[in-house]
Amino acid sequence: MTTRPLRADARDNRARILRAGTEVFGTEGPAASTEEVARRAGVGIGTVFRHFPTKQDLLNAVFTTRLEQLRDRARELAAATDPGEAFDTFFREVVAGAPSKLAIAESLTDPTGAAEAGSELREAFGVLLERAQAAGAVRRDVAAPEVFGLMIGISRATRSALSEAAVRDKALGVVFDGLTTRHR
Amino acid sequence: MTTRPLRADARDNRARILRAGTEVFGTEGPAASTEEVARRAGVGIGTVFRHFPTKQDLLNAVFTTRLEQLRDRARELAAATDPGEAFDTFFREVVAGAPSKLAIAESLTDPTGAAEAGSELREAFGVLLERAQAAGAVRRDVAAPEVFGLMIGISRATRSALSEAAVRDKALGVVFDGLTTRHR
Amino acid sequence: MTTRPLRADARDNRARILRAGTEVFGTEGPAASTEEVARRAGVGIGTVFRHFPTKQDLLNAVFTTRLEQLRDRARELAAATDPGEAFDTFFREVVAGAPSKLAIAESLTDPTGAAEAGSELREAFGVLLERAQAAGAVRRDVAAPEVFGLMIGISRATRSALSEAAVRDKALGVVFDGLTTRHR
Amino acid sequence: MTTRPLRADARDNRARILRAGTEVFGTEGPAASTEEVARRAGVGIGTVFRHFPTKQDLLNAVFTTRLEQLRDRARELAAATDPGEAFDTFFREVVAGAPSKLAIAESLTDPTGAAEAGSELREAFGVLLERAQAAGAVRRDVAAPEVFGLMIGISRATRSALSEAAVRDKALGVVFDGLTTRHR
DNA sequence: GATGAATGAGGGTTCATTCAT
DNA sequence: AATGAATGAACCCTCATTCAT
Repeated sequence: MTTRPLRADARDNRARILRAGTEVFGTEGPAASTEEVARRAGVGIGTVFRHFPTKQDLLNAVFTTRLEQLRDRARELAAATDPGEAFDTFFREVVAGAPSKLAIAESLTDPTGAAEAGSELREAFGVLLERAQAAGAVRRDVAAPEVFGLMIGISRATRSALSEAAVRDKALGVVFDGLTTRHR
Repeated sequence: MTTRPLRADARDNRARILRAGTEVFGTEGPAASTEEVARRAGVGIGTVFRHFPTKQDLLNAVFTTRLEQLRDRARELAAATDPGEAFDTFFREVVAGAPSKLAIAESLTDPTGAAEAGSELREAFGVLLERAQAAGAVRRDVAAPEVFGLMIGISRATRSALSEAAVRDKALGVVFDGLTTRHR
Repeated sequence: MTTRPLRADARDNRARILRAGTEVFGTEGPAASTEEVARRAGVGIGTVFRHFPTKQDLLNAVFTTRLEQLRDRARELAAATDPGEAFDTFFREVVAGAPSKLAIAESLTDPTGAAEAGSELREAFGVLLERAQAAGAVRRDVAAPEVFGLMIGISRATRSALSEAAVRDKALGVVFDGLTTRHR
Repeated sequence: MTTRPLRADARDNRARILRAGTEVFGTEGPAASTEEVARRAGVGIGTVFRHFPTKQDLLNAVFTTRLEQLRDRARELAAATDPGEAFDTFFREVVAGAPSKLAIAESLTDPTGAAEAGSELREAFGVLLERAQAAGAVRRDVAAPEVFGLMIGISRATRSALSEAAVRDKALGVVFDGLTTRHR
């Protein structure tokens, strides 16, 4: 079942490259070689460059895609779930996904190319936060930037100091407690 | 006949290289070139490699040095300051120093070299934490690993999502609130 | 049912590619990409390679076409104009057209392809020269090869040292003086 | 007697690279690969780039060197020889050296980087010309640019239409006749 | 011990050429 | 026949590492 590269599916290849890029850059960081991405995607190096004329373009695409997924997930949760739970779930999911997407977490604030998707994500996150505040699940005197920053920070530590799930959960507990209204 | 003894010279060079490495890798990240470190240290590239046979060795040494400094600072604060304040001060100092220093941590692939300094730091940090808990400044049901992880995480985000001092302070406030005994 | 016969289509494409090649290689030199030629011709890259299996083949064809045009022009002038004027006109036209065309000549590594067109051009040029000599407009003790060589040389310098029209004209003047019978 | 690369002689290597560059670019044109130059110079590719950080830098250095040699030769001839003979000799030597330095001839007017050496050469050439004019060996109504242009043009044709020495000499004869005072 | 020149593997990128549709 | 996506060799350039002085 080794699918051979079929012509009509340049789109297919693009998706494969994007997927491979997500894996490779996610685990090895942006310094990983484009050739490795090509290998993992099962295409020639030329094909990668045909779809993404520059390594930076590929990185941007990978990051943008990730940001868009998160944005969509945030919107989805905002539309359908209890405000407090939605916020909590999103925060935890981002952190949980970080280990395999470290480099991506790094880019969550990188303005390079991913600007639009980034601000859309922040906006969607802001909505999630406000709803949680309105519902009394999060105290009112915190704003999105610092909460977002905490989410990113914990995500980043996910590879080192917070690599163990149990420890990570306790750290999250501390932050959530700090975000709770009942506090003080 | 005022030629200095060679030994001293070499020790001097080692220190200069380490200092230069801290600056260069701290600000430009681990991808910075070893040549740049040599330049900044005012020595030849050969000298750098004589002292640190591998770039990774240099990176480890730089990181280890940083860990040792932090360990020393933790011990110093534990010896001389009010428990709550000591903990708070240390936590904030680490985060504050991160933008120009901790990028280095990101590069530690083989932590072996830094292992000892790392555990000594964690130990000293543990003391700081326990003292703060004993003094009632930090709630008792948290352990060192998660608190240390939060400190690292926030430090890591210091370059991106938490690059603004005001935002960073608010994020710290949330965490400290979460760490407070009075909570819940 | 107004679909044109395929043959005509193909012939058309061949001509368009040749035209595009003349433009592109003429102005950008032989290092220009084949893809650029395809773009300018409004066809796919595959079509270019179907007509000219190799970039070198395309280059040869473009160059050959140019030689044939010059050959035709030489014959035309020989048939209809005053011998001295015909020679003079041809020489000047070749030089004048060089900046946008003759860069192509520089790329002919394998002249085989253009050999026939080349010798026909030289022959027609020889006729032009002999007629001018018979009419007393050019001295008798020069032969076609050196005169042809001068024409090529001046054409070649047309991109650099003789890029200004005024300077070029003066240089031509010197050569024409040198070719004049009255000389010495 | 294969001289091994000795340390003190980075200068030696530089010279070797320059020599190799002159050969390679002279015969194959500026599109030749830097790797080929390294091979011909007997050094690693890194060494070439250490001495000339960019291929363009190497090209400039090669061209500049050639221009300087010609400038020096022009000055030497202007200082020591009969004006008419000096002019004639220089002109012929440039043309004679062209076949192995074609690409270099191309740069005789290329402003890229070689600007200063180029204008010095033109100046020295101007002196040669003026002296020849003052001595009555060259007519007074021609200026340096067109004469220089003719020299370049003939040099350029040296690879193709004027590749045979005998033909080349005849072409030179025509030009010199055209440059002669006694004319007209 | 220090120096910095030399090395060459590796990385990003281009482009002639092939081939499935 | 035409198309254009895919391919990979080749190119320029960087940088960790070695080694002659």
